[in-house]
Amino acid sequence: MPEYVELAVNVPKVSGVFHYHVPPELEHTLRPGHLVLAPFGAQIVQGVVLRRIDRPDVAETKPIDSLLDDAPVLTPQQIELARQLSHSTLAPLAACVALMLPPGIGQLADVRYSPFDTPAPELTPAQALLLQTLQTRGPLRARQLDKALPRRNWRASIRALQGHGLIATEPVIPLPRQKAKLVRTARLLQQPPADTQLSKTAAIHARRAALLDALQRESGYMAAEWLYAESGASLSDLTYLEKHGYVEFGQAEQVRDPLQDLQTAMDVPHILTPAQEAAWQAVQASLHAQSAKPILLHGVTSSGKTEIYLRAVAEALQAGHTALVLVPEIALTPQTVQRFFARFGDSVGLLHSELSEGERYDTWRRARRGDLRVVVGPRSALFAPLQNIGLIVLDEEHDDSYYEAHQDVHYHARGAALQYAQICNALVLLGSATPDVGSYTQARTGAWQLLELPERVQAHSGHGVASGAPELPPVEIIDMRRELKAGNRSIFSRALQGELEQVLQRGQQAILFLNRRGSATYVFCRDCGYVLRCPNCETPLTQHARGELSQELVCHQCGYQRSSPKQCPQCESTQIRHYGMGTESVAAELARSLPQARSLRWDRDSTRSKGSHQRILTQFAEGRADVLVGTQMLTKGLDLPKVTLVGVVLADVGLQMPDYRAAERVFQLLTQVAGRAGRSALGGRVIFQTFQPEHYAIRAAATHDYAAFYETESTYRRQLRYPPYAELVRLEYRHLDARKAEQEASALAAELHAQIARQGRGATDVIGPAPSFYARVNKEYRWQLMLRGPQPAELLRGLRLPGWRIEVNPPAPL
DNA sequence: AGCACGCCGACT
DNA sequence: GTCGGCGTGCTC
Repeated sequence: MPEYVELAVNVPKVSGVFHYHVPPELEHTLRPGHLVLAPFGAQIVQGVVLRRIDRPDVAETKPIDSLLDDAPVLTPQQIELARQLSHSTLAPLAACVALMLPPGIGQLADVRYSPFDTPAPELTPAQALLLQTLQTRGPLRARQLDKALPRRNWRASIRALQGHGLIATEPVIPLPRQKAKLVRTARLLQQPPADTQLSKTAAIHARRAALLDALQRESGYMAAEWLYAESGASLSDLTYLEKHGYVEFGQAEQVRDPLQDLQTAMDVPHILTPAQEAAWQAVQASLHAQSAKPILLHGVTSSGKTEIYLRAVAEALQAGHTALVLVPEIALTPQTVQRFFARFGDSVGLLHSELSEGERYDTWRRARRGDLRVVVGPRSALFAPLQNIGLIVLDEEHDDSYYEAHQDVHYHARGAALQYAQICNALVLLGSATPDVGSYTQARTGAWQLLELPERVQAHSGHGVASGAPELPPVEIIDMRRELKAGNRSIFSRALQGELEQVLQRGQQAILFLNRRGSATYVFCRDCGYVLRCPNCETPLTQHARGELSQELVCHQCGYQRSSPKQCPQCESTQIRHYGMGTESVAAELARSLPQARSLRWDRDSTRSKGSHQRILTQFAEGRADVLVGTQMLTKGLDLPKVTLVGVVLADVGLQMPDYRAAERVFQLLTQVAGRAGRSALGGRVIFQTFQPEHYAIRAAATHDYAAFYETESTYRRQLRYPPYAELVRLEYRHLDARKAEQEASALAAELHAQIARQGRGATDVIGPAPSFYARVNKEYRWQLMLRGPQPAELLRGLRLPGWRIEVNPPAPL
């Protein structure tokens, strides 16, 4: 009775799972998670064993060819996560499995065949040729045999030779390609007798004595680099001490670490404020509980959330677990990452976008071997092969970069982390100053545990003027309609201009923030702030270039289109126009109105090259510029003590986005960017310039009042049946032919309407079809549909929709 | 991804 | 009349 397994083949476009039988030689070895080679059509491909099955779906099965690595590439928990992700995102299981494989494994894993030195019995010509090839050239890998014996079915011959016991088979996964770098170390053997002169020169004697002091403080081998830094000595001093028998040299493997360039001060546990202490107690209790609800740590900017994460990780490690720490984007949060590295040193693995494939693979291997106990990284770090995970931290849990929408699996790392934690029986710790409305609702209803840190901690006593916790900075809202009426046509209000001047006078620093998301499509009246909306669904209309669609203004929810009005429907002003501005124009305007200010731009354009984030930040932190002009990136966890002014050039940009989370996103952005001001005892203030000073998102951000925002927002959401009070599925079709795309969308809409009627899902509605927000990209026209209701994804389960991209609960349904 | 099968244009 | 275009579909 043969055994069978279910296999996910590792070929990007193949999304199904396939059944194979297990050859006798692998019967006792093959386990779920194993990486294997298997015949697939005319080729041999890689696959991952998902599980054993009793009966295959098909009458004829092929055998698994060979094992590629003795150690499984996926843990059982990862396989289960892949299953759940596949279910919740409607993505193919094989695509979810592929997410968890290290990049490049397809190029790396192979099998090596070695000939035995035994006399061969009668062989077919093909078998003889193969054996001879191996005997003359020595052991060869499958990839080498493919080259040596092209267009020959040598694999069949291998099987026969194996049967005769003429060759040995062994899986090879090459070791990390770059060799580990060895560094010099030294340890103290014995202190020289008191009063020993270590040199005739006093200065040199002092250096050598300092070296011995440093060695005395640390037992065991210390990196020479560290000793030099500590004592001011050099290799010649160390060599002198070694010659005299006081120290002994050693070598240690230096792990290539992307963080090694960052300066790291050893991070010691801080003293907690009472609020932090209370939160920490609760986290600690949950960590030790049999099973615990996810925790939402809602703490204002600079309230010391990272310290709670650090302690939680330390506690998890102490209990023998490992921990995953997810952060939005490493390049933008170097300070947070640095603290993890400082606290946990070598047991931290870091994943980020600037790593090469080899470095990524190294980290993956180290995690799998158990050498890493903490992995820090962006959303994909969730798939690092850690064993025995006890804690998953999501910093800035509201951040949209946790959503992956580009490849074939559209997943949200928050949702995936919650699923994974359940599988691993781990605790999830989500933190934010501006929690996602859905997350906060979970916490409010008691499904999650809510912990609050309502006050800032003193983070910069070193710069201190006075002590005491800094307050959240006061925010002034400037009505730009009035500026215009008063004859000020500059993009800077008089108030902002005045504050900038004062900051310069005091030798402090300012940040100017410009929201770019949707700014080009923002159509509004400069006199009264009126925004054009769709008559059917209240969604703000979006401006498109002439000729792209039949009319200029489009509703991206329902497809309504109209031309651009000449006059404002509200006040009849002719000052109705769209808004578009980049950081260059802000910097230019700044140069004109404040020529003495040295400004630095921080946006996608100025950060193209590797390491440029760090470079710009360092320049600014060192005070080589007075004003940092930038976009979204400024809202991340930056901690710049000398910044005492934050100016938001136009706070209402983004509110008009045709997306139910527009207000939430603007509130988050404004709150976060305001939080960059006044982080030291120098204090600080914030200015929001806006044409909509009465908007609840802007008002709530100006008063740092999350609760007020949440109340208003959740009421709207409930009324309009948007998440978290319903779920959404977005479906998009792309085609070079505009008519084809629209027709396809209409056809599916009709079919879904019919399906809803048939299944009696009255609570589910179909919104659209409408052109996608990005109506034409790469010459392709995009049309979309939205399903809204309780579990609308169930309507699509099992449906084959070739050519459609499907997103379940996308955070930005554009 | 490969590789088959499959139905419409210019050639030995 | 065939050779071949790459559109659609399948690989356990």
